[in-house]
Amino acid sequence: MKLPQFALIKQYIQNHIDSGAWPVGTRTPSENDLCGMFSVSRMTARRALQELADQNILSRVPGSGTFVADLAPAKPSVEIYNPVDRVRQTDGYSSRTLSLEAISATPELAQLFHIQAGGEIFKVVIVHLDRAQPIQWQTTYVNPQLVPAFLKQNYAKVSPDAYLDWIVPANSLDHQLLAVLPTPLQRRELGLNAESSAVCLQINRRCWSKQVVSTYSELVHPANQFYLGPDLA
Amino acid sequence: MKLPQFALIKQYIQNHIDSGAWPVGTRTPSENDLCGMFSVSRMTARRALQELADQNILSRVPGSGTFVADLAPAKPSVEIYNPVDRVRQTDGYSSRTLSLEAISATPELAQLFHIQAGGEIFKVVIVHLDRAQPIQWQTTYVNPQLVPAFLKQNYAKVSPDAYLDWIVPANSLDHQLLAVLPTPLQRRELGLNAESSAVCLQINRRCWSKQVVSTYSELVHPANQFYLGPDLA
DNA sequence: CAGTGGTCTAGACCACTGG
DNA sequence: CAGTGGTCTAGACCACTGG
Repeated sequence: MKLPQFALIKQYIQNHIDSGAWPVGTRTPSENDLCGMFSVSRMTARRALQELADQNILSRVPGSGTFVADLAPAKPSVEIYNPVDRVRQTDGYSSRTLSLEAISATPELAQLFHIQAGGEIFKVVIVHLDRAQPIQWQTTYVNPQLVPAFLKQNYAKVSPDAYLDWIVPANSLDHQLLAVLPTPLQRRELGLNAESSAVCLQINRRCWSKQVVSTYSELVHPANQFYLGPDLA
Repeated sequence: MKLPQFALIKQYIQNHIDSGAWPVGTRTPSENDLCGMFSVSRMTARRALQELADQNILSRVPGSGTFVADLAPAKPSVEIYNPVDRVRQTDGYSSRTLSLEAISATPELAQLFHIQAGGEIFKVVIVHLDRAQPIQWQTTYVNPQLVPAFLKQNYAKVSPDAYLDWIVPANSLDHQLLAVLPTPLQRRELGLNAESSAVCLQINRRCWSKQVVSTYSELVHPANQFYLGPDLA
């Protein structure tokens, strides 16, 4: 595995940064310096510096030089995985649709979907189960302008989620997380009795298609079965 | 604002993709095609294609061609902001350190910090307040190998968090989120009476310095004051 | 002013694809 | 086989920096 020359130069620079020899703010050899050091044309030396700059490892200042950049502060973010997605393809998975209907938009939902307050929107409530054990309560509101035929589908073979993902694939997602106490109905449907796991973790999720909100969902999970992020054990 | 030629070519390609003229999988003009179309050298045409490929908008196959790539599925992730960071610099901020001590490592913590079970580790418990209102309960365990002098600092002027950030800046973070019921002590310190907001959102956070866990924190927030991600209102 | 990075040219050789 | 993208060269002109 012979590395191309620009990769060798990148390695050379990266090594000096990692070892601490070039602390933050240090000026690196210039493009011309590297040309000499590695007997390479300027375009090749440049590529090494530029790619490291693209990764925010170096910072380039025209007329001045190339410098070791501040290490980006670690981004405090977690991937949110939907626990339903993990079991959806397994044998143990099942779901129960509690309701599927048109409702009158609350002012909040009307604003979210950019429709008139009181206008008709679609709502579906589903409980997802893994081996007969409820794992998620899902309430989803659907933008009728983007998915006008939502209520008319036959969901025997294709789930509402799959249909929505087909009609309005999300190109961006918003999440909000909160801890909640489940409603009595949610308690019953999620199989939560009084003494155990009275507390739930709720994700509010907006799906965007182009610049418009296509669906808004509230996903409620028994807290004892759910966490986000990597397994810390 | 005169755009350089490679940027014009990028625009040309991007426009064809955005307009739908080149759906996913379409083969774009080759580097040589673009040379002719824009009267430009191959290195310039190449740069346009390469930068779009770096953004995962195009996908390049040596020997075959350049193709419009699948749009990346939206990443389900949220940024986690620490609500304490928002108020820390304000006048209303205050904090109370409930304890600061060395403890004997539980097996879990020993494993996390790669030390012997029963070995000494450091622990600090802090309640953060905004205008006298408790907003977060923080329990932090500190790796004694990385921060041996943790207990010997004078925290009158510099907070433990600031000290840790100085000694072991995190280059990566892990988060786990869960909904919990606060302990009686937490309830009292967070000012939660029986009827209101009995449920809390807890973030477990591992901070890594190099390849080692420097601190492990459990951050407990009254759920009615806390959410993650953008304001969905 | 010499030096820097940003853009660009007109060539070259290579391994690989796919008809 | 012609065509593709990957790497590379040895030049060039430019705007800008900073002593």
